[in-house]
Amino acid sequence: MCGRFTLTVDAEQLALAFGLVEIPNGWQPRYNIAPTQPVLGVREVENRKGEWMRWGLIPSWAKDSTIGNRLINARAETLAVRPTFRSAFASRRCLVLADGFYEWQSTGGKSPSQPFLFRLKDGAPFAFAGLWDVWRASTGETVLSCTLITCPANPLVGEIHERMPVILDREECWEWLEAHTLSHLMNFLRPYPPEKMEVIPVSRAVNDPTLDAPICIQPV
DNA sequence: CCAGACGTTGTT
DNA sequence: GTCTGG
DNA sequence: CCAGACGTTGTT
DNA sequence: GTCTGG
Repeated sequence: MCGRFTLTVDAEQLALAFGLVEIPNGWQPRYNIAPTQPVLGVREVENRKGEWMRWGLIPSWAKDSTIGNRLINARAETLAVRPTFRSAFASRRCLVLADGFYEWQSTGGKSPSQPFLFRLKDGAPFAFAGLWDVWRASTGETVLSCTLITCPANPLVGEIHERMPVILDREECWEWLEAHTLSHLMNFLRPYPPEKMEVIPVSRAVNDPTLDAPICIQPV
């Protein structure tokens, strides 16, 4: 799955890499992005505008927002049939920008889990395939939120964990937003080529979801 | 029909 | 053990 | 994902 | 909103 990730590049690099015309206010490099926090998403090919989204999908029908704390991932295999994701898959897809993600290797329950950082070998930023929705609170406040799609792990990630997030590289990511047929969309939902990725065991500092600092990506 | 759920992960 | 919050 | 909380009452 | 279970 994917329960933590990074976006460490600076705003100019990011805008250049994806051809973004706008990066929202408050952007800063992130070393430990955790569920419920704001992530940088893009919803439309036409304007290529980065937007803040809360990580953890809150469907429009939700009575309260706490369901979003659990819907941080959506399984690629069942997206098209689950009532919670079906309409978002058809019409509310997004990119979530990143340049790395963490997976934990279970240590059998005793000591804290060992985290591993996965990145592209060239260090380039990439996009996760995501879904978004807008939820309206009884107060009238609206929340734009998103979830990350997961698929079976490739052999590299599989050493650590059974599943991984769907990664779209910069060349293909816009097609994810534009595609219309189900079969075309499903083509994107496969494990990323392991030969383009690297894995680095990192400090357990990243285990603390409130710690967001370069030590999180420090090799050990 | 209405009422109630709607999700993933890991672990056992 | 299980749920919530980040 | 991991870390940390997990409860009620009355009183200030 | 949409699906499932009774």
